[in-house]
Amino acid sequence: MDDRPGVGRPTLETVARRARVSRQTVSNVLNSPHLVHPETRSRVERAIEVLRYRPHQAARSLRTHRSRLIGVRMEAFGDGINGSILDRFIHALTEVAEGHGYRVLVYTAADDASEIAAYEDLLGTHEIDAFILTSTHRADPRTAWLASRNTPFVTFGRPWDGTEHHSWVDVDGAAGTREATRRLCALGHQRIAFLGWPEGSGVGDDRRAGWEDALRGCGWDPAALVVAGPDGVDEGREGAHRLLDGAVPPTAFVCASDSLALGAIGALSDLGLVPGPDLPVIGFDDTAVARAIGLTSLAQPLGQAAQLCVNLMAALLGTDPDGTSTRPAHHLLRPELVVRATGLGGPPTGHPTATITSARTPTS
Amino acid sequence: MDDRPGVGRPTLETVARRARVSRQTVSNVLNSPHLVHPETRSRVERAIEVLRYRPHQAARSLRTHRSRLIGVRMEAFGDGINGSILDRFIHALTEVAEGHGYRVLVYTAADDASEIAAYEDLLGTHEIDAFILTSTHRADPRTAWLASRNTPFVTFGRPWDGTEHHSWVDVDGAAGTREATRRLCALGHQRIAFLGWPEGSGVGDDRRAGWEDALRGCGWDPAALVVAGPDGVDEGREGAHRLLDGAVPPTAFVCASDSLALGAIGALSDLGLVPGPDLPVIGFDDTAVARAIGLTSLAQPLGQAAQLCVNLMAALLGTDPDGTSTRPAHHLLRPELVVRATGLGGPPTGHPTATITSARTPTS
DNA sequence: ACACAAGGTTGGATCGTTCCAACCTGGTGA
DNA sequence: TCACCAGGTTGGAACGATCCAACCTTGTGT
Repeated sequence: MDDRPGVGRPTLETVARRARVSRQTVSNVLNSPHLVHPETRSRVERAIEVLRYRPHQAARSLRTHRSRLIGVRMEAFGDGINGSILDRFIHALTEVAEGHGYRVLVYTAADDASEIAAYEDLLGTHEIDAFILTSTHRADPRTAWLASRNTPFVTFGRPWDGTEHHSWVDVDGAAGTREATRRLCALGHQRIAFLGWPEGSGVGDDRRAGWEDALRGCGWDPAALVVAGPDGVDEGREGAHRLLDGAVPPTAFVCASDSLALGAIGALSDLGLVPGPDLPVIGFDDTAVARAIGLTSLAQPLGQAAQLCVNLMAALLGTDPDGTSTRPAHHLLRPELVVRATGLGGPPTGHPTATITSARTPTS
Repeated sequence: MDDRPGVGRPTLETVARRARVSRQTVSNVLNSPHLVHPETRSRVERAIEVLRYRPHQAARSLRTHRSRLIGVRMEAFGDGINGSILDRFIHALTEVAEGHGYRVLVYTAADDASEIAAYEDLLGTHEIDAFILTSTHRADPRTAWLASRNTPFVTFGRPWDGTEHHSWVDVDGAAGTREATRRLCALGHQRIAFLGWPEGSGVGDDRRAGWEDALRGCGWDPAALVVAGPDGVDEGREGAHRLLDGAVPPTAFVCASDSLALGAIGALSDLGLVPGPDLPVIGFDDTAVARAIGLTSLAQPLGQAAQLCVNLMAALLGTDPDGTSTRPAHHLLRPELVVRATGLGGPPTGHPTATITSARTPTS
């Protein structure tokens, strides 16, 4: 007699009484609708509606060991320029995951070891269903750990060690720099430099490879046109200076990041030069900074990447009714070249932003 | 006989058997250690250690209706310049929350109504313990909804309607613009313009008020020195042009955002002018773009804000053992002025970044 | 007329924890 | 000697869902 509406939260039992069926039937309506007679089903559905019933996830988890939660690490942003793209990825991921009935739980970790400790904790206490890993790198211990525990996961970033075997989504950095470099070649550039990172980082090597490949393809020699250093504006500036002071000063710059590209622009400015169609500078990641200063850059399709990550994850979790292959799968996406004031001489951008163009037209 | 170590996950029962006590005693060790005899306690703790036991949160939630989860909305970033600061806030929040034993669950919502729908879902299914709200604004329906459900929450952003009564943390925008404006006055500037947003937005009005206040304090008339429009680089550029073309062209710009400031820099460039000690431009939020182009800006103390938000939340949830006041409390933090190339002529920044300085030294 | 199968539906047991009332054990005061 | 108390510990019940085996129909074939 105390199941008056509004008293306490509705449970399966409440709904069942109202629809004059048993608990289990209500549960079936939610989880295996095909088992329930259509007429019964609609009666139950109406009761659910009226009572604004929502299944209690904790009770579900307790029984099924599924939480409908996926874990993603929030990374510390270095200079704030490049870090932001992971935030954009997480945003997209959250949105896509919600469409699949999953919620995103974020956590922080200082390094791989503490990230693994976080896995252990999250799996133990919250029974996270799956993890989406970002920033994969060589000798990454995380994937092996997760695999050894049979925890489903998808990486945004390919496995750089080659031996691994799991689902992943990545952006084809080489394809991006290759396209940019080819287009520069087509415009007549020969001394196209590459500002990159020290050898050994998967992402950096990949982006450099595309440039080198294209350059050779055009018949030019990449030697003496590459400089490598840690990521950062100052590092980019310094690297660009080394190239510009060298024997074969470049006429174009392809960079592994927007930070480095920004540094290159600074170096050119130091020499009284301004990037543009005749002296292109191309960055990578299409960050807010690139948009702000009119830097041509290669944009990662983050929304699409998030979508695919969730799809692969759903496949691993067997959410998709038709038992689609549980075998690991992967996708390699092409970045998109966003042409702005600093290069590849597309049509005038209409709103050449701020400072870049300013130095060219000092008066009026 | 089937409690061999390593078989299945350890539960309270497993630990209890190993420590030769009852389930409940183990539970007490975890939740009310003072009830347990020290000797017993250490025996139990050792068993927990050895078995790597972790309490199962779903089972806990089921019984206690607490999830140790807090909800935060991930907002869509407009032009990617200003949006990123909320991501930084969420990052800090996640880190601080972890220190208090809470995890952060993120979600997306297109508007207030769908955010409220998200609350309803998250409370119903995951029993989120509390929400941290960002971007409070006038006539914000979210706080009333949460209050009516007795759901604990803290807002990052003060209640702009005055009538509300809850815990919040905010940054004193007026104090920031006031300080910047005063310093400009002290340097001899009289025509200090303000580039802001349309009246009615709490944050925008606040930031404008600080400028106006300081300007009057210095004996100058703010009339004809203010321009308002939507946020954005183009809008800032246009607004600055209107001011520069007017009867009293400003000699300094204080802006409500880095986007607007960037626009102002663009407008100056259009006229062959370059911001700097003699023609300062000051932004707000100290975004990555500001750092990248050397824009002086007012930085919000996001880490501190996150810390205080979590503290207030913990107080509401009664986590702190000493039952500190459950009454709503609030904190108003001062932003910090970060001086760079575009203004307030501090000592040379050492690394004047890229383009801004470039136009001043076209050769060598 | 009866065994049998398939579609729908049901109630009991269970997941791992905390709440609760009861229990045991010494020590204290009448 | 016994009632009483407080500190420490215990086992049963409950939280809200799903798993599982059994149940009741109804229709079909023999």
